[in-house]
Amino acid sequence: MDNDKVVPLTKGMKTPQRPLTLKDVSVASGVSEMTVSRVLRNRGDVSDATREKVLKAAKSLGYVPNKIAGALASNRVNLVAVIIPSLSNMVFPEVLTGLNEVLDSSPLQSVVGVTNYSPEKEEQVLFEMLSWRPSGIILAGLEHSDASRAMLKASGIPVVEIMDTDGEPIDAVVGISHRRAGREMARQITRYGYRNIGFLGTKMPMDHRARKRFEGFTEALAKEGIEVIDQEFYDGGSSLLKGREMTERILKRSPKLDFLYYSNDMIGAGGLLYLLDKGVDVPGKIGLAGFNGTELLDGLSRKLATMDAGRDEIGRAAARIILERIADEDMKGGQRIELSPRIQEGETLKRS
Amino acid sequence: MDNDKVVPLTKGMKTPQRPLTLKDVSVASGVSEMTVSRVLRNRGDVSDATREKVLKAAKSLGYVPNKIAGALASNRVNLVAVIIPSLSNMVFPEVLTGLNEVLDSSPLQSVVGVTNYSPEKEEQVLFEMLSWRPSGIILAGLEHSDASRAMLKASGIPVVEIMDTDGEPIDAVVGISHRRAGREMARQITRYGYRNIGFLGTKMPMDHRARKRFEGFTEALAKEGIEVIDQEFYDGGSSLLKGREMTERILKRSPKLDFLYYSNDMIGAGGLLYLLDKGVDVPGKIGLAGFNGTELLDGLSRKLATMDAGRDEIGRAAARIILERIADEDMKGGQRIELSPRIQEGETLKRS
DNA sequence: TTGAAAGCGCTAACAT
DNA sequence: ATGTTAGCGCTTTCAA
Repeated sequence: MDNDKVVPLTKGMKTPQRPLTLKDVSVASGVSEMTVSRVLRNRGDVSDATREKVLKAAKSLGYVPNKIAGALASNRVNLVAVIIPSLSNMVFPEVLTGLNEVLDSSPLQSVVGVTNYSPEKEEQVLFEMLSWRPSGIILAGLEHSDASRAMLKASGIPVVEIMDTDGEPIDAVVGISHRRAGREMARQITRYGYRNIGFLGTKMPMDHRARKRFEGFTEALAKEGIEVIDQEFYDGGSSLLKGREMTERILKRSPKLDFLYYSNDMIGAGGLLYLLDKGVDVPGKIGLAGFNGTELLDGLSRKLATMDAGRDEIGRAAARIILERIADEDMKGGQRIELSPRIQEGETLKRS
Repeated sequence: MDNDKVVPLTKGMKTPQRPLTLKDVSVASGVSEMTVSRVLRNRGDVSDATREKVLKAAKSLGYVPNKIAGALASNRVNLVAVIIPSLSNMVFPEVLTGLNEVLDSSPLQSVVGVTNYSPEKEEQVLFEMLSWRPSGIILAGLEHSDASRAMLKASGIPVVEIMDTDGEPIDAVVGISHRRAGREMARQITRYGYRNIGFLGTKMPMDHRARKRFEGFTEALAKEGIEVIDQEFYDGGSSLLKGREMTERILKRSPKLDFLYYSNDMIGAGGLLYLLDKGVDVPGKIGLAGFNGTELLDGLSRKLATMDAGRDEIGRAAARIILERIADEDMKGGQRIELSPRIQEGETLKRS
């Protein structure tokens, strides 16, 4: 028996250490590299016979194209960079879901970077992402470091700032006015006769949107001659438990409060649960409102008043802008989509 | 006045349409491209004088390196592909957060793809991601199409399957045994004397982990001679509201149920809120348990029994495996980390 | 410590 | 319908 003709089993299952190239497919199919490339990209005219030969060879070899080389040669990168502050706040995954929904029916693919609300981190992440030469960039907020703004302007690609419209966008912008959201909630609250109003929000100075809501809120109250009489802040991520604890503290300190405005639904829901557990009459004794329009609220015993921030629509609209701009090379930029924050009154606002 | 010497303001602020290259920096600094490259990557010996000249030029031009070209030339890509079924289920953002936490102190950057629980979509996303030649890949679950498994094996990069350990991993695996999680919960439930047990879960046939928990659960019950007497299923994402509605339906149908096992905390919490609103004695009249160990539960009036799935630790461990494998080129693969699901009894399990 | 040359794997542009 | 050539912007390798 001819032992040296026996192929060892381990080699039979060989994992190619060098990834396959177009050339491998070219050799296997007996067709030029260029034609293989055409078949694999569905470009140009290729005869059916050739196409099938190539596809068969590519499939049987398990060829996976190298997009790095392709992108370098064609100067086209089907990536959209998305920069968000956090994944823990469900708002951002929801935006991403809307965004992916639209991109899914396009050749584009999103790549996500997270900043943890740090402008320095944002700058790093942005630099890193731009170095992959994406076709567009979507980022949360209008506040960026000077260096970040410079990079964005110099990038020459569509830039869409999302979530917030209060400020000067670099290029396109999709979001709501958080100042207006705060103002409208304040007006509704005063309209219902509340006068002793408390605010509960994050300590985070870099959460500009929460800050703007608060500013709009106090500004509108001031017009009615009303001041926020107490405030309570929390660190880190929001949770029902923090909402409970903050609510307990602020009410212990300022028992005469008749309304609590929370900077998001999660802590608002915590406060609501706390008050219901205590047997407090909501909204008879004290009214409540949150922010975001989270689905979570639909399942509570009493529906918390809130304001819809239109998260998934923001994601979808941003994606659409990028797609349009890429489709029409010389379309002008600067699109502006301001969604209207809508109050969802729920059952914690209107006293019957 | 010499009008044709006036530089239009709009041109003064010119946005370079051709992105800058190493050569631009080389010309601006009077140093060879090669040396510029060395400075920007901190490789090799460069005199301080040269270094400063280069950095100054790069900064003032606003040069952003082209990683596509760099990756092609060096055959190194600092990307880790991560493939998850969904962003709507907070479990996955939590895993990503743990993962990014570890990758943050490394040169690696995660890139996320979402499959919507579809094996075909997973295959597409995987192909797309592999074509960027990432340094490693992390994906949820052990169930993949044959083509996906073939691509993963042929990729020659570290592959870490996460969340689940019940099955044959392709390479490394980090997760919990969902069968065991189901079994342990079943044992605890029977230990506390419950006998008329209902199950509430997703319709989704592709949620293998929920399926395995249910299998482990019924298997352990069977050993005690107990059968699940009723089941209720939901479509789409989980929510408190769906939990409420399902709970109402199953109890209307099977009033003698004395325990409800939910396939996740969100619907479990909905059920709990429903029962508390109805004034039902929990767990005196009926016991409840969910799954995941979500932080959400800490803020409910009564803490729901659950089981910790160790989401962020799974993300961190997966990232560490990738980092080790990349650091030590010829380290063997096949790492296996099975975390222990731990019951959190809460206040809806043990009858006092 | 610096530079010059070659080439990574693919595609644009131009033949044929 | 198919092939040939050049080159994308960088890094590797080798030379000075």
